[in-house]
Amino acid sequence: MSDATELAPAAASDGAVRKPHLYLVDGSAYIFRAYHRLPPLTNPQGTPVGAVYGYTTMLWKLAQDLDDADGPTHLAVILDKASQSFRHDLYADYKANRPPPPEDLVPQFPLIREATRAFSLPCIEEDMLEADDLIASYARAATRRGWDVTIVSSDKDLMQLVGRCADPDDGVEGGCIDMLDTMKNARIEIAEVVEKFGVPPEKLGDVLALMGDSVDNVPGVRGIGPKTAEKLINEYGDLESVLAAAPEMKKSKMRENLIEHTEMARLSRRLVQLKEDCPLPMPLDEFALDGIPKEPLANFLSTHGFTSLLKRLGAGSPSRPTDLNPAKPANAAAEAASGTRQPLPEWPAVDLDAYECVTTLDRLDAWIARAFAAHAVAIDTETSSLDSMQAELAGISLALGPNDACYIPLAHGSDDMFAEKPQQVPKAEALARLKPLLESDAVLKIGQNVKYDLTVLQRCGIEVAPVDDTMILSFDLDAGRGGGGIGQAHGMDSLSQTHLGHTTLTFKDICGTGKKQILFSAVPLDKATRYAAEDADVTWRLHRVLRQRLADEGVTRIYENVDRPLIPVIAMMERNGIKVDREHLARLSGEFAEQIASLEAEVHEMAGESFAIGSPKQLGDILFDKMGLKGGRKGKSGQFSTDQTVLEKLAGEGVPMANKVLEWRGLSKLRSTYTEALQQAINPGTGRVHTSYSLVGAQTGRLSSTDPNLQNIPIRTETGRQIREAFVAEPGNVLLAADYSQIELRLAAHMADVPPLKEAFADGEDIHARTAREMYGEVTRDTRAQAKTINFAILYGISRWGLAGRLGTDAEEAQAVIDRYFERFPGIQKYIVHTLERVRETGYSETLFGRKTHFRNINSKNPNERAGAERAAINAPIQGTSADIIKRAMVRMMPALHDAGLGHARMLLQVHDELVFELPEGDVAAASPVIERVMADAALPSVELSVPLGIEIGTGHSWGAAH
DNA sequence: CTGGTCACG
DNA sequence: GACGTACGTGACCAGG
Repeated sequence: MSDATELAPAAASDGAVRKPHLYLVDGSAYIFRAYHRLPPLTNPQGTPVGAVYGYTTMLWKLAQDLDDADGPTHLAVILDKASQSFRHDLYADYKANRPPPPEDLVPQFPLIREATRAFSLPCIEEDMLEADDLIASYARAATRRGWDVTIVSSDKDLMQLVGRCADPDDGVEGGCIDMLDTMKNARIEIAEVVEKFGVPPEKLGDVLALMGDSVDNVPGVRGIGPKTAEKLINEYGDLESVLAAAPEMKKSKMRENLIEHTEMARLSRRLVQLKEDCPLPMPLDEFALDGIPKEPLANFLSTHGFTSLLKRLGAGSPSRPTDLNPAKPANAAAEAASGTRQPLPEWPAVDLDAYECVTTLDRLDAWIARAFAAHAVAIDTETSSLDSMQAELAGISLALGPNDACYIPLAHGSDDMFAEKPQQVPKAEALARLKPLLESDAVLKIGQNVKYDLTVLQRCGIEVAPVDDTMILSFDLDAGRGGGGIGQAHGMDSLSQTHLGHTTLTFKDICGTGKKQILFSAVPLDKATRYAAEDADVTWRLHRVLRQRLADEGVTRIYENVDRPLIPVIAMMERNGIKVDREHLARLSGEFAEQIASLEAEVHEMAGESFAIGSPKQLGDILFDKMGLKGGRKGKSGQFSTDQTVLEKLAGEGVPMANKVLEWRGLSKLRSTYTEALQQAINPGTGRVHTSYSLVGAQTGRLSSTDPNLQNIPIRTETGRQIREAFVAEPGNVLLAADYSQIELRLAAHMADVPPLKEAFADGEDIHARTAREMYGEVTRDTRAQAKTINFAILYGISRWGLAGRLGTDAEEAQAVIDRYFERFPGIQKYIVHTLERVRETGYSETLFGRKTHFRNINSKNPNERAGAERAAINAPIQGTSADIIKRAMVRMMPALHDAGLGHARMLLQVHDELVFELPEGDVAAASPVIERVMADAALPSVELSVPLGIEIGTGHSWGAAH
């Protein structure tokens, strides 16, 4: 058994022999369901494997249950083999109107057997017998022996068997039969059958005979459906009694039908009767489970590109959850599609005339039906604003393939009451029809920055899921590689250019810019269609290109486990927003304005003239030319620098004006950026401030926040802190702020393996004091401050000049400090050297969770560029790992709070190492430990850190008070 | 549209 | 040997 996993044999861990429990898997029925519920996937050879993937994860799940008390001791898969069975002899039209299986399902049938063999499980199929009959016969045989049986299926015919025990005549205590629906993870027992059909399992056959079954073409009695059948059987006892009583019933259509179709009912009864005495092709005992050998399974998983299952297999027992989101159907797309290595198909060039403008409900329905069939659709919403919390929907575009795209205008022409409104599908009706598509688990929705569309559509009552995002795919693959490295690197226009060689229409081309800019809803439909449908088309193509690279480049882990599940979480936080006290801000603004005015007057008087203090140019001229002060430094623009350090130096030399200017600057900054701008940012609809987070804003994987930026609200000075008081909770609620304490230093201690630092964190010591003790032998105010500076210097990629500047010494002395640090903590130096080697070699750095950041200048000939890239490369794994950890915490947070019965808590903000919540005052005590646990354990189970993650929690009516 | 400055982690 | 004198962001203002 050296080759086998520890999957349990038929003995419980305490050594007692368990009562045998046979699982019979209805394989054929399963793949049909899997096919319709999962997105279309292909393996590396280009064979469709979506249903096979679903089937494989189902077997995997069953294997995980081996140790459970009611898990399998014996297991077999039963398949339909023959197209003919004895039922066709009874009724020639049996299953006659069943359509042929979909084209891309056919090649998957043989793979089901392959998958079953890969798990080393027996697979049973017989000519002239349907899977149902084999299952019934095996179930019967097993219960006779006193075994319990679970039928893995949700087929209603099989529900006739539920609960049935062996004949007491056999002299054995019979076993029981239940069913398991693995997709819904639901057990079906007698109560569930009664709930569904209104009769116990032994009468189900009679009900099924009356109602018939359109799928199998069992005729039943015309006009009788499940409800009538249930009523009749419950009233008369069984089918024959119903038929016998028919002539006595009061005159009705039903009575006539019963009389006319009596024979059809009897025939149907025989068709739905399960054959329980089939010869058993393989004896029951051979179904015994004896561990699942790894090797054939691994071969199978790798052949078909099921990489995450493969990894879990490699990690040991498949019965242990290894990470977030284990095997969700939505992630199957990632799984198999990413394993695809086939060359991209030759696509036709983008053809703007190929797109359809959808203006009728019939055409809309046709597109929706095709999207369901395709299991994946690129979507794009057109609106009136970049602010997704205020945007009004103008239309939606869909794409199903290259040049196979449409635009559905919904509100064009509505802004101009004099213009003639073009014909459009009524908005409410169109949204009602799109809703099932956009919310269907079985259809992947692809977007470029799909978080935006999520919010716009959520405000229309549609919860879009599951989603994939080409912008985030691009970021996870190529962070740091992008052209100029500016924000647009992962924008659609540049992605289209790089990956498709296609120049897209820009929004400016369509709507103009500046004062002449018009709303998208004012654009004529033909023009709007070309632009909007092109976006969806390009998004669809980009998805193909980027998805394909994911597994090859080892980026699946960070995308699937961290960034992708974060999309709906961030969308929710943005929608939540945070309440801001406008009066508080207005009052501060007024106070600041007065002080600014008086400072301005003083400065002008000192200068002897009136000038713009906010102009560095004018200020520089006044200070250094007119007043002739020394210490002026000129930058490359030839201008005097007037930044804080310069002014502080002047102030120290006794220039009173410098202090006044500094004060003026501080207050102006606070007033313009915060007290004034924040009032403007309050959403009139919600009365709250809704920032917008970018998941691709920072090369390291951090989030960034804009419109407004809520990640740089003042806290360091007392005046600034007053602004935080304006962020408040609703009445009866409080804000709760939870911070990771020193997370980057902790990560550095772990990643560079520095025992004394790890020890200090484990013991809850003051980390800077410990550093001082290690370096200087004693802890004084001075040495601690120096240690703190150098600790941060390490995180930022150290240079002797930089450190010298901070310590106020020269470079030589700074170098000595660095040397001392490396001597005491050799792990740090090794980490830096090793990290740089790797980055020079590969071009990118990696976080503990596999996030890559590329450094184009790491081998640059320009020493400044190179040194800059090196510092960034040392910092990125640490800053990035910290970002990964808090993102993982965010993904898990709401489910954890919900499970703890804290559904009223809302997550509002993220500030890199801090999460801000709003919750009822009474929930604080219960929520705090949940939040702390989720944050502290966020690295697990992917990464086991050798330092604890410390969390600090504060609460208060305002954000300021919560710190 | 760019550079300088300064708010945050 | 000297340097743009630390990493990552975003907003505002002045000036061209």
